[in-house]
Amino acid sequence: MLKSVNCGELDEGHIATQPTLAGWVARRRDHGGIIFLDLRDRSGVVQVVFNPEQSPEAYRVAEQARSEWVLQVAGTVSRRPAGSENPAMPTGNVEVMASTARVLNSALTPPFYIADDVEVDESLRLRYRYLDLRRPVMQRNLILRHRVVKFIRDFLDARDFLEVETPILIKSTPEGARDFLVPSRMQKGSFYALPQSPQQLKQLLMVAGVERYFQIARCFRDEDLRADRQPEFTQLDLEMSFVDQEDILALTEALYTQMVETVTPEKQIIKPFPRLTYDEAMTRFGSDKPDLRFGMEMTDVTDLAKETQFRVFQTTIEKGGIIKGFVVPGQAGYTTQQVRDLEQAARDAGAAGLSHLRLRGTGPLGGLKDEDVVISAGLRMPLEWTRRLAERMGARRGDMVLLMAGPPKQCNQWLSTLRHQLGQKLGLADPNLLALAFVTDFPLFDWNEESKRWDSAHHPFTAPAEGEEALLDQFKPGDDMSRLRSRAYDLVCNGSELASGSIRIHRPELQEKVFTILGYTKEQVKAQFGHLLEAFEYGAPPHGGIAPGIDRLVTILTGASSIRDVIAFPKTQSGADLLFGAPSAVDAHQLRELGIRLVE
RNA sequence: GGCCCGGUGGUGUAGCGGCUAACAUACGGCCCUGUCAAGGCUGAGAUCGUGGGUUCGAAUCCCAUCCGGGUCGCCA
Repeated sequence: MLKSVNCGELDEGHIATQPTLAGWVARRRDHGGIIFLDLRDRSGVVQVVFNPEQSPEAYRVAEQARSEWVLQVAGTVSRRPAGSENPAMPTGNVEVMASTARVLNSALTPPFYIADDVEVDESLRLRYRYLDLRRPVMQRNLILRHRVVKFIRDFLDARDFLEVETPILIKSTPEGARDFLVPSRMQKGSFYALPQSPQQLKQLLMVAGVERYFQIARCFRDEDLRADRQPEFTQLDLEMSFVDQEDILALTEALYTQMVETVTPEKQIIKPFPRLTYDEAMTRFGSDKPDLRFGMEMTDVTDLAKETQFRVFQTTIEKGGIIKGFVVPGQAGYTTQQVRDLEQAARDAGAAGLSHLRLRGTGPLGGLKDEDVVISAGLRMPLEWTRRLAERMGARRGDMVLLMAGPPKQCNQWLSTLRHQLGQKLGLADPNLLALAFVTDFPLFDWNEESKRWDSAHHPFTAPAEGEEALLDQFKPGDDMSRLRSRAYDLVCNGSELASGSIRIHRPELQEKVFTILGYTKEQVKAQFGHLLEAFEYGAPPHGGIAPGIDRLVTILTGASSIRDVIAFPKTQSGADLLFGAPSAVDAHQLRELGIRLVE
C-alpha cells in the first residue's frame, strides 16, 4: 500500500506516530514561509503542514502542488498548537508535519470545485461524474447505498433466502412499461427485451422449489424520466412460497425497521408501520402514497357545496365531480398575496381554481362573526353554513380551509399536490422522520379509457382479494370491474412509493380468467405467457413477494433531492449519459450484422 | 407530446433596447511562518446555447431550434 492510514481517521490517538498518507489536494494555503495542504481521501480530510526549515524537499513539492494533485506524504502526527484547532473538522485537533512528499500525479484545474457547498450545473457534474463523485457528500451517498444493500443481503441470508441471478436478455411482453429492445444477430428480425423486473422469472423460481428468493436486480423501463425515475434502476426483488400477505408485510416491516435502525439510526420511524387501505388513502389523503408526516387530511364536502350558489361547484357536481378540501391549521393569517400564490400553485398542478376560507380570531366556532370570515368570491354564505363546513372539516378559528372542485380522480390529485407543497413550505414535513406505511387492498383492474379495456392495476399475476374470485368467474364483457380488490400492497414513505408487491395467482385457470378480462385471446395468452401458465400446471406453490426500490430508498435515507444523486452514473431526463455520450450512432456494419436498416 | 423554469469568462451570478458586458470565486505572477472558503497586490480570461428576424442599435424584444431541470401524460 502507498499509504499506512486514512486521512480522515487521524486523531489524538495517532499523535507522535509517523504515518504515510496518500490522497488528493483539497485545499492549499500558502503563507510564503509555511504551506498548509488539506489532503483528502475517501475517509475525509486532514491538514498537512510543510515547513521549509524542517523538510525543504517536501516543502518544494507543496509549492508545486495544486488542487486535485495526487500526493503521497509521510510525516509525524502532532497536536495542533493551542488556539489553532479546527472544531469544524473531524481531524481538526491534529495535523501532520510533513517530512517527505511525492507527487503521484498532477491534475488539470478541475472544471468545478470538489466541495459539498458548491452548486454546480448538473449537466457539468454528469459530464465529469468522476470528479463530482469525489465530493464528500457523493461519497457518503455511495457508502450509504453500499450499507443498505449489505444489510439487505445479510438480513435475507439469515432468513434462508437464496440470491439467484436471472437473465438480462429476456422476452418482450406487451404488459406494462415500454421495453428496451436488443436485436438478435443470430436470429435477424427478432429481439430480446431487457427486464422491466424479474417478475415472471421469480415466479418460475417458486415453481422450481426455491421457496425463498431475492436478488438485487437491475430493471429497465423505456419511459419518460422524473426526479425519482431512471430508465435503469435497482430493485430488491423478493419472492416467497407458502405465504400469505401478512407474511410478506411482516418480513418487509422487519427488514426496513432493522435496516433504518442500523444504517441511519438518526432517522425516526413509526412503529408499527401504519396500514391504510387504498380506498382509505385516497379518501383521507387523495393519494395512494400519502406523506404521513403531517395531517391536513381531506374531507369531501360535495353535499355542503351543493347548497351554495357558486357556479363552479354546481357545474362540477352536475358533471359527477366532487368538492373536497383540507384545513391548513393556524394559517388564517395568510395574506391575499399568499393566497394568490396558492391559487397559482393549484393551477400549476392542473386545477381550474382554488377556493378558500380564513377563519379569523380565537375561541369556539359559535362566536364566529361575519367579519371574521374571509372567503373566496362566490362562496359567501350565511354564517350557519360556514360553521357547519368548519365543523365537518375539523377547522377551528385561526385556520384556513382550502377547497377544490373537479372530477374525483383529478380533484384528489390536485389536492394531494397542494397538500405536499404546503407540508414542505410550512415545515410540517420533518426530514428526520421516515413515515413508512403500508397501503393495501389495491384495485385489481383499472379502466383504460384510451384502449377501452381493463388493465391490471398492479400486474396480471396479482391475486384477487379473498372471496372475490367468484366475481371474476361471473365476468361478462361490459361489467364494471373497478370495485374488485386485489392482494396487492405498497410500502410508502414520506409521499413516495418505496415498494410494491402482491400475492400471486398460482392456479392456471384463474390466471387464464384474468387474461380473458384483460382482453387477450387464447392465442395471445399462449404466445405471451404460455411458458408461465405451463409451469403452473406442474404444481405451483402459493406464493407472493415484494419489490422495494433501492434508489428511492437511498434517496430518502441520504436526504438527496434526486435519485440521480444516489446512482454513480445516472442519465439525464432525455436518457443521455453525458460522460460516455450514450446513446450514440453505431457503425453501418454493426447494423448490417443485425439486419437493421434505419428509416429517415 | 403538453405546461413551467433555466442556459452570460473555468465555476456561480448580475445586467432585461445604447456599458469598454459587472461582481464573486477559481486560474497565472508577486508578497507573506499558523492558516483552514487564509490574506494583500496584480494579471489574463466571456462576441452572452445555436440559427433566423425586428431595430439606426440586441446578452436584452420576436420566431425557431438544441441542451439541462421540474411536472402532467406515461411509468403492469
